[in-house]
Amino acid sequence: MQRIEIKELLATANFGDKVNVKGWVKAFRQKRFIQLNDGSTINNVQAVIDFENTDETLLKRISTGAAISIIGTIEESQGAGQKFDLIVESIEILGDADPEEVNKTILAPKRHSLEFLREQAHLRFRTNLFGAVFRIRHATSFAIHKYFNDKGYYHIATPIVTGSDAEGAGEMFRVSTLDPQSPPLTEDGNIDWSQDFFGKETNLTVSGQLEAELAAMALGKVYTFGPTFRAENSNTARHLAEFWMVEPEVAFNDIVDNMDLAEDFLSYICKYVMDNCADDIQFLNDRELKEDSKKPMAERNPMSLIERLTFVIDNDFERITYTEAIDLLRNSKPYKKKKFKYPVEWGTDLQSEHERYLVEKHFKKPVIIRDYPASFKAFYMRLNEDGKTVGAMDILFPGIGEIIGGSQREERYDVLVEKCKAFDIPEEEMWWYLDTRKFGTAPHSGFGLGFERMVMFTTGMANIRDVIPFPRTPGKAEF
RNA sequence: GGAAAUAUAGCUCAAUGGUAGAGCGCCUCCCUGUUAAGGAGAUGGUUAUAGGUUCGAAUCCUAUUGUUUCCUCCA
Repeated sequence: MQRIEIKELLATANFGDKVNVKGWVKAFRQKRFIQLNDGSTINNVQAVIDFENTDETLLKRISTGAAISIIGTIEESQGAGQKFDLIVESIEILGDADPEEVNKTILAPKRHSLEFLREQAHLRFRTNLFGAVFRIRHATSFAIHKYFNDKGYYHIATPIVTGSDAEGAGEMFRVSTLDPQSPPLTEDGNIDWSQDFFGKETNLTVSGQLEAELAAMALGKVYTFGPTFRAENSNTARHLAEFWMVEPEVAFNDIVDNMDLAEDFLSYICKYVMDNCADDIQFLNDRELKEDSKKPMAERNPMSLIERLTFVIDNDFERITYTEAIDLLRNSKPYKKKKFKYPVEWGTDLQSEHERYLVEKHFKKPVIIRDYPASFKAFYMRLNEDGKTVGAMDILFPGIGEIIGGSQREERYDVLVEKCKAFDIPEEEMWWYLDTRKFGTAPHSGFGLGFERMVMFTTGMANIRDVIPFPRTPGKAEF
């Protein structure tokens, strides 16, 4: 008999249908009611078993966490929680779950802290919470591919092992097959990387941008969506050592086109998730409200998850320049009361306390800040006419901070060569990148979206370690 | 890399330097149209680890380890 998934069953079942359902036992009440879930939806199907005519040892094996297969008939439910029941005709235990053992895991039918769930990342998929999170993570990812595909972008695979260390986005993880105990040495006693697998020093990529630019200068509109790695020792709720990044790169786009694209893109993702994950979003929305009700007023979310997503769909982001941001901050209450720990001066980067003030206190909405001083931005960003700022833009979200960082790229060969010198980037290493500026160069722009930060927004989860199945952070690579 | 907090039963947490406790879960029994089911009972501890102070340490001190939060870095 063909198995039917619970999502389809709940949508299509008619009274009298005979079906086969397989899944994991969420709860077994009164020896009669089995709540069964198969991951296709957050919703369970309720199976009803005639316990008086069922073998006692079989009943014992229908325990929380067990995998079972049921053949039965759909009938109108006598209870209030569901429209129909699956009346069990036959039941097969596919995989037992010893209650004494289950009790030591997060499968135990009770509330668990996120920290405890994280310790059992291999099992947390089974919980309602993480089922919802990872279904939404999938939908978020799919929305990204769909958005770009529908608009004629090409997905480009950029290398994960990179031989260039000029990306400048952070500390890198070395990739090597040399014997760490006794690596080959050069005459002057340094490690001889020429004998390594690739014949040179290689690392895990921190960004696919430079390669994406090469593709954009021929295919026009491209995007990458791949893993990136940062060996930064940062222990925060919004950093991972291994994370996924989405990087569109578009020929002939200037910085304003770039901002328009980013805003339309983020709005589309939110709408897609709202339209396609209604049950999961509702569950996370209600869960957050419940959790918030235990917190003091000041720590609660000013808007619910659904309100936040709707807000991004319906409203434009605030757009200001770096210079305007500095003026705003210097006229702000916390600045005048000397509440900021870091100085606010034109020419220094904004600290998270400043960004939080602008996004969460002043504008109370997503903010795009553009035209940063060239001094603390990457070498490839296009120098503005003022000679002091570059065509960079960061998008800041409430509670998450920088979700997107992007720029118009420097397309002028001479200016870029000067920048390389100023940033101590050897030209001979960047010959392939500089070549695009020699042969038919053109204005172009792009940005990087931290995928997990986006999933934080679409799920409302507060810790980035809870939106990726197996988080990699300093000192942690379990599972 | 910096700072702080924290570590007690399977989980979440109490315990003012003086007998180690609750709720939930698991287990047993009762009930049987429940849906965070209900009722009764039972189980469960080298108080993270190693030292120290004290008549006496879960409690105070030191170190180590783990976890969390904030900062730095960014996405």
